[in-house]
Amino acid sequence: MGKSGYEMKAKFIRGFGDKTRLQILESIKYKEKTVSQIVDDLNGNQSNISQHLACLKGCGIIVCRQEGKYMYYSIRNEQILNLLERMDSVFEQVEEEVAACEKNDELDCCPRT
Amino acid sequence: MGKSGYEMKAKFIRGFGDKTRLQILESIKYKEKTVSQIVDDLNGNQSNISQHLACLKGCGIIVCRQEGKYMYYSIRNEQILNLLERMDSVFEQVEEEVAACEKNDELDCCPRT
DNA sequence: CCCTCATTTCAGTCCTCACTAATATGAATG
DNA sequence: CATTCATATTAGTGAGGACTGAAATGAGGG
Repeated sequence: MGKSGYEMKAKFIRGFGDKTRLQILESIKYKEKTVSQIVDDLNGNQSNISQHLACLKGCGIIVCRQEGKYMYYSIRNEQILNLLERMDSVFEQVEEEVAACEKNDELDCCPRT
Repeated sequence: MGKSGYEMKAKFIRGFGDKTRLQILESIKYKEKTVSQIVDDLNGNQSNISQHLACLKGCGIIVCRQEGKYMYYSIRNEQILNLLERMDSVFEQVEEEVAACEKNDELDCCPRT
């Protein structure tokens, strides 16, 4: 893979790597919403969320459609949705594993010294 | 999901969101390697790569095992590997889609004005 | 047309993070 | 135990990105 390929892929993945953007994605996961609806959902700053939406759109993660003065945002497609869900489940599993592992009296899974 | 939950998940995802770390993962994808081997593979800086390895480990994405003076790193488990591959394929598909879409004489998929 | 509402854009600040160079730890070996 | 090799850690720097408030754009309704 070309050097710039990794950079682009990293940028794409980083689209998911922010708590506000994850919340936005959660909010529009199963149905499109307007910016104001999302702002309400997250109880966030409108400008901030608009910028994150632009970021998600730039990464190809979401799409939008205008209807009158409203802009509706939604997850780009099934595959992105699946990826999101996969990220969720893998994260949860790893989280548990790591937690369980660290419980062993700081005898980490991996030699520390 | 708790507020901090999103933050942790975002951190986990960000583990994948860097070109050097993606290269490292590619390098150890199918077999464990020592730090020096990875450094050679990527033609990179030892300190830099060591730090990225620590990051990946901290995110629960990779694990390591010591053998004498060597430290072997590998992908944590099958699920992480699958997630990685899924990220790859979704990214490629989105990339194509976006490229094709932008070809339409700047008539973007989504109203711009 | 003017006004209001929805959304985007801009400018500025702060903080995180990737990178480098230098130093430290730690294991093996003579 | 002194040296060498593999790796980790630390400190410092610079760039990017998240956030805020204010201003700009754009669509509809009176």
